[in-house]
Amino acid sequence: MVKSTTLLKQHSKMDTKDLNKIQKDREEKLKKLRDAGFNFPNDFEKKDNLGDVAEQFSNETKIDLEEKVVSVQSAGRIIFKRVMGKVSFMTLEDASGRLQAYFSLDNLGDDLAQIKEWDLGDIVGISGNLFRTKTEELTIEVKEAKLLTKSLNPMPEKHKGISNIETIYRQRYIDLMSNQDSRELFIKRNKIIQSLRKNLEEKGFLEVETPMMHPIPGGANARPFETHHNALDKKLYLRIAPELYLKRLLVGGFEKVFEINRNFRNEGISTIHNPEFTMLEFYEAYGKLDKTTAFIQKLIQDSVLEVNGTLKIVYDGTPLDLSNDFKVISIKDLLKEKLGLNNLDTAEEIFDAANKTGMKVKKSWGWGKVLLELFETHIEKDLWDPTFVKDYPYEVSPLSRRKDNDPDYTDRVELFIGGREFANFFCELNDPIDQENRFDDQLKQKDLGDIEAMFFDEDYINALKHGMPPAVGVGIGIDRLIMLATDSQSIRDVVLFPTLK
RNA sequence: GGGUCGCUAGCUCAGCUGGUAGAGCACCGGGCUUUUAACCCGUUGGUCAUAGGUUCGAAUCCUAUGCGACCCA
Repeated sequence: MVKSTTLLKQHSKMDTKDLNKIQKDREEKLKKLRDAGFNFPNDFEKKDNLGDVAEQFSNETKIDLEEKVVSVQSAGRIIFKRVMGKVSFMTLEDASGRLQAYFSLDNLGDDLAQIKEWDLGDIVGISGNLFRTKTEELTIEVKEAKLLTKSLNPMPEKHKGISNIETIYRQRYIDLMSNQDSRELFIKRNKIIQSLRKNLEEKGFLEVETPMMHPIPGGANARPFETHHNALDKKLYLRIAPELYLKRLLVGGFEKVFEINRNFRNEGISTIHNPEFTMLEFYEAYGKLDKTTAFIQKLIQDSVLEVNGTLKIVYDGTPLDLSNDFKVISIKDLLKEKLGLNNLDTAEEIFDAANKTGMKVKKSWGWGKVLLELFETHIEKDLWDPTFVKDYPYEVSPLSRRKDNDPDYTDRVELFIGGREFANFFCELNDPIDQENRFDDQLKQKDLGDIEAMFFDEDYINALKHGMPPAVGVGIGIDRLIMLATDSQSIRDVVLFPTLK
């Protein structure tokens, strides 16, 4: 367990009384090294990557290497040591992989004594020629070696690495240096984001960055974090969504924009909620819902393919097939089917359904909110196979355009996979008068105690009054997509430094 | 907010119904010129998360607190 008090002491001051024996020994060692001139040198030139060398010469035989004389100059962290009397082997690791190094009295003379004092965790620079050992392992026969960084803290267990979940999250550097799986996961995370970006750019979307600090938080129903600008003496909010700014860009004349960035929501922490999380939002003027649906399917499929090589994956022990076209069904049809109802059209019928299921209905809820609650209670967690759920009530979709043939509902769709929401998208409301009314409704909800209700954003209305083209807008939660693609059960596993208590 | 489980050496973990706190790795000393979970010999390392309580005696039982994990609302 991490003792936070101990950590604080270590961080604030090197009080040797608080260090364990290993740490004391290493500090002692460092003192002696300093006396001998060691100063954390930064003049070593790393020419080769360990893993790249291992890869490049993986097929070269012992004889090949003897004939060629391949010289290598590289650096990395010592992760295994096998020290003998007049010869030593160490396994070094860098970002690209691992390579064994061989140190001998014959090659290094008096220096060998110092080299044998190196510790697991030290970062060292080496140069020499490649060869294969008796057991055929590719190895550098070191001719020159130099300690670059002295490690003062002990490494975790050599092979099991670190498994204390709290240390993994709080001190991710320990997790990363000792658990290869963890490093690979974050490389996969990057690959997924690259895949999304590539798909968007190929379609002509422009990547933009909009404010993270908002005078008026908007674009979602969520509680914001508050902060304060000293010089302006002004309250600011960390954004809960970039939506209203991205749509201002559509007003400005950009027709296809996207942003991949953090949102901040002041809510509880769980396996699927981190207070700051990464969201992709993109907006396409003149976009059509059905085409967007197909594009989202491609974005998800390409992401999963990128790191798994297949669309038939397993999530949390259960098979999940993403290779077919995702199902599309309306929220009302899902509920009628699940609750065994023939009609779910009037407000009365919806309230009746809620009463029958024993749902606690709050006074302030309209039929739309009740319908959504019914969906979240009875349907959402069972939507294992990818499913686009369409036609959300306008009451719970204050930024969506109403359906032409049914103005109580909107052209809004959410994608569910594995019982979780993955995407939320809709035809954007570009009628400034209707938007004003929706904001007014949100203010009424706020007055009734809905702490997640939206603020009225006058400048956004002003922007809409200049004319926003018809458009489709999409939000995709990146962390959850990465969880899906990497079979991670907690969002904390896919965020480098998750928020902890 | 409620419930369940966990917290033992730097790391990974044993420690059963209460009876002197253990192993492997790491560390320290010694040996070893092709090892590779290197090996062999010998050491060192603990406020058993914290604070109370029960008891002749508590890592173990009880209570509270802290931190974490999971489930539920």
